Amino acid sequence: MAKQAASKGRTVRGSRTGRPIMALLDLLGRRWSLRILWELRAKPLTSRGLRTACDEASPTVLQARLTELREAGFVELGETGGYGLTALGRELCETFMPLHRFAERWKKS
Amino acid sequence: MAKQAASKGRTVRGSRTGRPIMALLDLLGRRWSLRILWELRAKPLTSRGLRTACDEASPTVLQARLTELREAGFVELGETGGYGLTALGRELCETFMPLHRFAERWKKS
DNA sequence: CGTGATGCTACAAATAATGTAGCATTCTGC
DNA sequence: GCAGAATGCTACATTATTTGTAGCATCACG
Repeated sequence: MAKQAASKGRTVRGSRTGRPIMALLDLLGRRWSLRILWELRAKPLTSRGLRTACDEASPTVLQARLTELREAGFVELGETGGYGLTALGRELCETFMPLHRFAERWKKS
Repeated sequence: MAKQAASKGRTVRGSRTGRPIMALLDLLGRRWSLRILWELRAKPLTSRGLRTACDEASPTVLQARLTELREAGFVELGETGGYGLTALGRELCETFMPLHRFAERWKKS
């Protein structure tokens, strides 16, 4: 695809439009992205803990997503071991926290 | 993968946990799902209009996502032609509408 | 009828994800 | 210090998903 992000990783689809919402939607629309943020919402998790929380998703994707999310500034690898949300990440997480309530209502149909 | 949804399409990863939020996160975490909902937020679009709006995404995925989103009850194909959000879909869309504002803040970093 | 738009499908090629195994590097407790 | 366990992370073959392009059948309009 030969696309390079401004910094380094791979580009986020839609980012070329210059509309940040597109970049964000694409980043979050990748497999496990939302799930990872969700699982980290309460407390940091080690890479292995996260893997367990994510239904044993393969470490390959998890690592890839983690890298992307770190580059985006939503996740960080703390000194004390384990991945955690940054302030920005926590903000993002709260943004779609209402999804939980929605999901509950949704299943009843 | 040999997974079948209760009704027909393919299962949503995480749905086996019985936690609806997982099913929702997986569904929305598929490529173009979030984008489709986003593009339909204002008004219904024809399949081709949607394709244009989605940066010429391939009709194959678009069609697949559209089917999934329809089965989930978020999107419907109106009589008058064109795909639109259902009441539920509109609700969902508003749920992550704050993402827009967040994205704007996000890019400034 | 012809033109154009619609929803949708086929299918090969390209990409991404899965599942296992395993590496190098810290942390432990002894 | 050092065996043992846990950490972050990578390799790689298999499988699944996405892309890109072409094209079908149907319907509305003129």
